Amino acid sequence: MAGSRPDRTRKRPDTYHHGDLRRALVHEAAKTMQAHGVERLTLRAVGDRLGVSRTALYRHFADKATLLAAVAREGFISLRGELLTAWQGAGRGLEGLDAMGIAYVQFAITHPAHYRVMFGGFIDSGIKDPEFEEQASAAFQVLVDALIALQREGLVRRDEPRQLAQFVWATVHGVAMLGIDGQLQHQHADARDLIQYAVDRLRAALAPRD
Amino acid sequence: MAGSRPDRTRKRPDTYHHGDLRRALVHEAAKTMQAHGVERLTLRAVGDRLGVSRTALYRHFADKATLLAAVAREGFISLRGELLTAWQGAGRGLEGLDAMGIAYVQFAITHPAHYRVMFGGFIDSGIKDPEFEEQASAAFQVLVDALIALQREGLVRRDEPRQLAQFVWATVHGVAMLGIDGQLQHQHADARDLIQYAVDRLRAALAPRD
DNA sequence: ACCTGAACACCGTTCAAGT
DNA sequence: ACCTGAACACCGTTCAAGT
Repeated sequence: MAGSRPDRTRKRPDTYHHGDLRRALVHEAAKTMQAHGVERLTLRAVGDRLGVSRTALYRHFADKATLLAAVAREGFISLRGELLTAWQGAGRGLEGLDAMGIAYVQFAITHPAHYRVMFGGFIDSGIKDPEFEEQASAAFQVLVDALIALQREGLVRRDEPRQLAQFVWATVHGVAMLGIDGQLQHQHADARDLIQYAVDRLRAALAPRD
Repeated sequence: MAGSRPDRTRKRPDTYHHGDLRRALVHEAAKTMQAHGVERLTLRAVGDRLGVSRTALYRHFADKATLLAAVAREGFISLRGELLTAWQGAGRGLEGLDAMGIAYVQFAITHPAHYRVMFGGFIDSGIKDPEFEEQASAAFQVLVDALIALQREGLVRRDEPRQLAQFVWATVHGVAMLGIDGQLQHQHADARDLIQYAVDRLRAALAPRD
């Protein structure tokens, strides 16, 4: 074995912890969750996978719940990005709102485990870290801003924007959750079909008072 | 303390298992869940509480997931009852639909742990028993029937009833979930306020084509 | 400061054995 | 048929000890 380089590509990377072990932990946890579900995620396996002690993560996270909160936080950052892309990619307007709804559900059914950690009550509400809360409301704010813009153009009724946004959010969140739960299968209709119909109904629900 | 009757109120009821241990297990599991959350539910504690061996329940349930499925099934039966009561109590019609939405969210925020077991993906979709599925769709059917009745009266647009019902369900389910998750608190608005607004918007969404 | 290794308390589940 | 008690494999977390 020629040690030509200070070899970084060994089987057991015992120098993974050069500062961003924290980031590596979050990434690895998200990956195994995505592959096998949240309930099958064990801290020991995460440590092993990273070639690190099983207890190493306690230098970076208070406990498992805190690690999950960090994973959820990453999820909200991704979700926010998808929403913004959809909104802008569709040229804003009512089509932009439709696109956001579809992108939202698409995100959820593409990353069901991740999505469940974000909303499944794993975080123990009330004690969830501020950085979690911050990213969650940043994602929500994208929707609020979009609705305000639509109100200015006279395309959406002028109710209190946050309440309006919560209503829309609840609808797409409901479609996403039911889809993840496999509760929409019986009629060869899935979440993708339902969100298509739902954005249509939402238009009627949000139409300005005549 | 006069033992006038064949005392059924002893500290350690060692004859709990006279045939309906299964029912007792489901009831006890639901109770501790309700009190301390799903994640704090242990089979050992349930057995102890019932004065029975920790492994006694394996005579009645394949594993913990199956017990939880039975608990969820009971939840759907209760939910169905609440929905029917609300619908009929409000004299059917659009007011009946509003009442159902409000009763739905009321059920969820009153029994958050129970509700989460019903929808939180604990049941491992695909392998969930038929009796679970049966009661879930029985509850859903109440909504479908109501919407069909409203369509007949010309009060609701004549879209495919199941799709219409799924849309309504997604909305109230979303409100319920966000409420349970504590995601609606920031603006001193809670799930009860939101569902009030939501049923209003739903009326617009469901209005017949003019 | 950061990580390790052994230990602790706890869990779901299995299984031979009792009645 | 139904239940028990001991045992197994596994988990999150703690803590003294190493560098």
